Amino acid sequence: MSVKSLGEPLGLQASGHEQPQSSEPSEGSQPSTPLPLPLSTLGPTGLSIQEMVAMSPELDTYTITKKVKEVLTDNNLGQRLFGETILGLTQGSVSDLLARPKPWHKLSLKGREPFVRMQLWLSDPRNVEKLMDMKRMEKKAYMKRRHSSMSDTQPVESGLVGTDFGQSSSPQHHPQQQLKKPRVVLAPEEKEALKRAYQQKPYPSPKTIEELATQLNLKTSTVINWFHNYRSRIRRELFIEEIQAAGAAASGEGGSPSVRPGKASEGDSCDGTEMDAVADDSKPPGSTLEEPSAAKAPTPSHSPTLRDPTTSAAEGPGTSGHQVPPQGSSSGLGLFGFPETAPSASSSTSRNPKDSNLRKKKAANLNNIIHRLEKAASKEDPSEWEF
DNA sequence: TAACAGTCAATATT
DNA sequence: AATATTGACTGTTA
Repeated sequence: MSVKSLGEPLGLQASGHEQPQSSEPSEGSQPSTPLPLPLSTLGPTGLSIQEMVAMSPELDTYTITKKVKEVLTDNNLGQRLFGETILGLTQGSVSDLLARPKPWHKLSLKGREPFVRMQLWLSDPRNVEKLMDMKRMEKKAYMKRRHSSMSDTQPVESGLVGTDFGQSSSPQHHPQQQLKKPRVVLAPEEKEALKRAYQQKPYPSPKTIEELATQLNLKTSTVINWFHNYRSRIRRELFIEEIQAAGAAASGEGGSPSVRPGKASEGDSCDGTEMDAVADDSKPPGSTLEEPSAAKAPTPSHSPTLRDPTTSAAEGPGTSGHQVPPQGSSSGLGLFGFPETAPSASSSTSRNPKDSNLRKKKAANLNNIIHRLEKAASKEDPSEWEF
């Protein structure tokens, strides 16, 4: 009952915004590559991607990314090329997307776009060929450039070469103002401190933020950003855990261990992992939570019977519940007919089942949940309680 | 207005 | 070289 069947008139906005992002700084390279393009891909049905996204049935983002990774490695295609060419995203973004895709129902329309593109790409094996061709062409162009600039003119900048020792990381002190942002890098201890603060209060008040910034000697905005990013990334970790759990549960234990999504947690992926303290019963000398002043922070004493929100609806992705192609209009390719393949146990080195830190993350998130509950509590309509 | 969702892009790792 | 991580930025959303 969630999705309305398609066939609707779709009120589309013919906004041709593509690339709202970066205000195109200074481009200038690649004379022969009209790449930035997201266009070109008008589905077989002649629909724009946005339209397709709008009518797309639920897709299994986990399965799609898994398949994409498989295809890429099998054909020696890098994610950079794939991302830039097929998805119109940068390498880092693609890496992130492939490693920890959010479940379909948690994605916004915009967020679903890359997945629809992936699905589309996978739907036609010829696409792989095309990408391989591109790879070759790129290499060729690269070689060519090297040659011409090596034996011939040596135009490009490089005032000081050879004379430099080591590597000349030529930051250049050009006349231009140093608008080069230094790129803040938080020290491990700073991260620790922030994580600790997060555990106390996932949503620090401006005042608290101010304090933290001062104490750590960071810009206020850095602290704010850190919290936003941390919350958001932790949330994502939880999503993938849900997926994994669902998959594991669905596949039952007897059969195939199969899916072992990459290496889930381990040391720590993005965050929630530093807080080790777990465990073993022996209580460590210090307290588990060491926090100077627990003074204020009345702490939301009232914590209604919290339940693990992990019990989310959604269906089991694992169990074959695939969506069916919406319309029979099979013009061209089976649009959304899943190319899904059997759980071919691809390599995947099933790492040790060290998911103990799953607990930790969840625990770390309790505060977050409490916060949301409190927020929800102020709402009359329970149906608004979204998690 | 704060929080979020998506990304970018500079660094870090592998 | 290819990938992974992550602070910051832009556009939405409630």
